[in-house]
Amino acid sequence: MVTLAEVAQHAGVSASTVSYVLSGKRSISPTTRQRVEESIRQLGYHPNAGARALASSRSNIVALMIPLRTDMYVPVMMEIAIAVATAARTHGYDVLLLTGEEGPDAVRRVTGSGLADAMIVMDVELDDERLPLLRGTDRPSVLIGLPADPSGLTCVDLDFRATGALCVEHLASLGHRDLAVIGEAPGVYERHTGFAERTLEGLRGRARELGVRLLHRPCEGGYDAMALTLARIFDERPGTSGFVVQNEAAVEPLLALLRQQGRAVPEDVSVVAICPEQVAVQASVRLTSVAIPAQEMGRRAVEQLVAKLDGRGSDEVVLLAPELTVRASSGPAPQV
Amino acid sequence: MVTLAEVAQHAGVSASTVSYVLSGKRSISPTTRQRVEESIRQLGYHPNAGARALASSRSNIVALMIPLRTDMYVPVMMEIAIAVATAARTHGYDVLLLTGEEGPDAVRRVTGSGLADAMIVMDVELDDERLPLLRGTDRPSVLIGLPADPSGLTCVDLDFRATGALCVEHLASLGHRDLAVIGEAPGVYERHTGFAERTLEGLRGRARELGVRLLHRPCEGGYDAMALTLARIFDERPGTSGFVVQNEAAVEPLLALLRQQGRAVPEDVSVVAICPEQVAVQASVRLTSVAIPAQEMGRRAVEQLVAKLDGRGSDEVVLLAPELTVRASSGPAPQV
DNA sequence: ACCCACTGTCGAAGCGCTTCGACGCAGTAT
DNA sequence: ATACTGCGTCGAAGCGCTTCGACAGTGGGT
Repeated sequence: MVTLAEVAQHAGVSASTVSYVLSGKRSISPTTRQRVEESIRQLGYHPNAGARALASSRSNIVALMIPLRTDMYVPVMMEIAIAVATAARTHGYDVLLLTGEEGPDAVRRVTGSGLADAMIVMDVELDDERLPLLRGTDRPSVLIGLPADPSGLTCVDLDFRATGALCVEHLASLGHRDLAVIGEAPGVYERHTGFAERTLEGLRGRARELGVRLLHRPCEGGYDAMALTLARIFDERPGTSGFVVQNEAAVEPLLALLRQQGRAVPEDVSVVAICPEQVAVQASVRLTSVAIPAQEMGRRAVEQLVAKLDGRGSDEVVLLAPELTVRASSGPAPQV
Repeated sequence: MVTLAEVAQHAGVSASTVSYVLSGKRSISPTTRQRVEESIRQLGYHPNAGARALASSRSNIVALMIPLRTDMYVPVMMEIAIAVATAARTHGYDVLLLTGEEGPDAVRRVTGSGLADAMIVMDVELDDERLPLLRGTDRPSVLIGLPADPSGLTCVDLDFRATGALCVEHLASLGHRDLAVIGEAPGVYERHTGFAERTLEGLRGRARELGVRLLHRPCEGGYDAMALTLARIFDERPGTSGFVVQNEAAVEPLLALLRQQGRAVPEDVSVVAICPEQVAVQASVRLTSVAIPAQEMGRRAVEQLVAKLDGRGSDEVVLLAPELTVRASSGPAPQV
C-alpha cells in the first residue's frame, strides 16, 4: 500500500502538504498542487480510510437502517436504498447497510464506534424504540418516515395523511359514496408503522368530512387472502364502488378478482392505488395512483443529512406533497 | 467518547490487557477478564472503528456491490442483500453498500483505501469488467453469479443451466413438444448477464436432447409487452403448450392473458416459473416453479468470504442445485 | 534444588493520517 | 527603511488501537 509519506517524498514535499492538497483546507500553490497530484497518480495512491477516520474522527460513512422484513414494500425500500447510496456518493459518503434486526443496539454500536458519521433510519414506527437514542446522540440522523412525535428529529416522508385524503377526495368527487381500503398486512398496523397509520388517518378524516363511508381492511398479499377480504367487503357493504389499495401484493389479485366477478373497472368500481409509479403503469389496468417517490425520498434524506453534517440545516420535517395521477382505473360512480 | 485507556485505568490494568480481553488473542485470567468487562460495561465503552482498522489493518467491513438498475429482479436482490447483511453480522462484519454505478472504480476505491476487507459482487456479467480487478487484488471476493470464466474467483449461484434443463425436462415429461420461454428484458441479455444466458443454455441444450422445440423471447415486464410477445409466440408456434417464465414482471400478465384467451392453465397450457418462492405461491395460479434461493445465496456467499478472510477456503464455484416444485400450473400436454 | 516452559501482564512502538502552530518570504502600507 | 499581513510550506504531536517482545511469577519434571 502506498502511503501519504511516500507520495510526499516522491513529490518532494512534506506529508502535511500532501494532506492539504487532498483536503483543500489550506491554500497550495498551483505548481506544488500539480506536482503532488501527479505523484498521487503515478503511485496510484489511495488514502487509508482507517487512518483518516482516526485522525479526523470522520469516517465519511453514513449508516442506513433498512427493515429486515421482506414482507412489504420491497421495491420501494430497494429504490430508496439505491437512491441513498447514489446520493451519498455524490457527497463523498459511503453507505453502511444495517438491518433492523439489531434494533437499537445497532444505533449504539455504530454511533459509539464512530463507524458512521450519521444515520438514516427507515421503516419508522410511530413510537419507535430507536428514537430516544437518536435524539440522545450528537450524531446527525434522518428518518425516512414520520413517528408520532418528530420533535428533535429530522424526517423525510411522503405526506401519507394528505395522500389518504387525496385518494378519498378523488373518489368522492367522482360520486363514490362507499369506499373500501385494502391495506397492508395486519402486522404492519400492529407494529404501528407510521406511514400506514397516517394514511389511514387521512383516509378516514377526509371521508368523514365529505360524508362518505369507508371500510378499512388490512390484507396480506396474494390471491387467497385478497379473495377472502374482498368477499367480506362486499358482504358488509354491497354498494362499495371505490377502492383504495395500499399494498402492492394485493393490487393484481384485486383487479383479477373484480374482473372474475364481472365487475368492470372503472365502470362498476374505481380503484386508486398508493404505490410506486411502475406498479401502477404495469398493472393489468393502468391504475389511477398516488406515486410513492422513493428516489426523491432517498435523495432528500441524504441532502438533509449532509446539511446537518456540514453544520447547516436543522431539525425539520420534510413532507413531500402527494400527487394523484388519473389513469384508467377510476371513473364516475355507477348510477344506482 | 470513552477510550481503551480509560477502561484500562478504571479496571486498574494496562491498555494492552484490555485489548487482549477484547480480542481474545492472549490468555487472560478470569478475574482480570471480569474486572475489565465490568469496566467496559460501566463506562459504556465502544472500540473506535477507525483506530482499530488503522492498527490492525482490518476494517471488519465487507462491501456488497448491488446493481443500480431497479428494472429486474428487485425482490431477489433485496433478499440477497438482507441475507448478506444478516449473515455478515453473525460473523462480526458490517456491510458497505455499493451501487454498480461506479463500476470498476468502486473496486479500486474500496480495496485501495482499506475501507472493506473483502467484497461480494452481484449482477455479474459473463465477461464483467470488474473481474480482472478482483483477480488482481489480494482482498478476498465472492461473486453471486457466474461469469464465463470463473477461474481464480469464488462464485456462488443457483445452477441456472441445470435450472433451465430441469424446466424443459418437466414439461417434456408431461408430453409438451412445443415450448416457449418468456425471458428477462432484452437489456439483460444484451449485457450478457450470467444467469440469464446460462438458463438459456440449459433450456436449449435439454430441449435439443429431448427433441422438443423451444422458442425464446425476451420480454419487458407489464401487460402490453407481454401481450405482444404472446401474440407473436402463438403466431409462430400455434401448438405451443408449455411456457417457462423467467421474469417476475411477466408472470401475472402471462397468466391473465392466457385466461383471457380462453386457454386454461394447466389443461391447455402449462407454465413453469423461475422465481422466488413467494411469487410462485402468490400468483393467481399457484405456479410450478424452480425457486431462486436468495437467502441461501446470500448466506453462502458470506460464508465463503469469511472462510477466505480466515485463511480457510479457496477459489471455488458453489452451484446450488435447483429444485422444481410442482404446483397447479403444469399438467399433461393436451391431446392433439 | 534447579531449570524450563508456560501463563498473565505490561510498556512501547507504531498504523497512516489530520491539524495546529511556526516560520520564511513575498508584497503592501507606513 | 520598518512593521505588518498573507500565503505556502513544514514539523511534530497526536487520534485510539493492536501487537510484539519482555518479564515476573508459578508449577512440573528431573
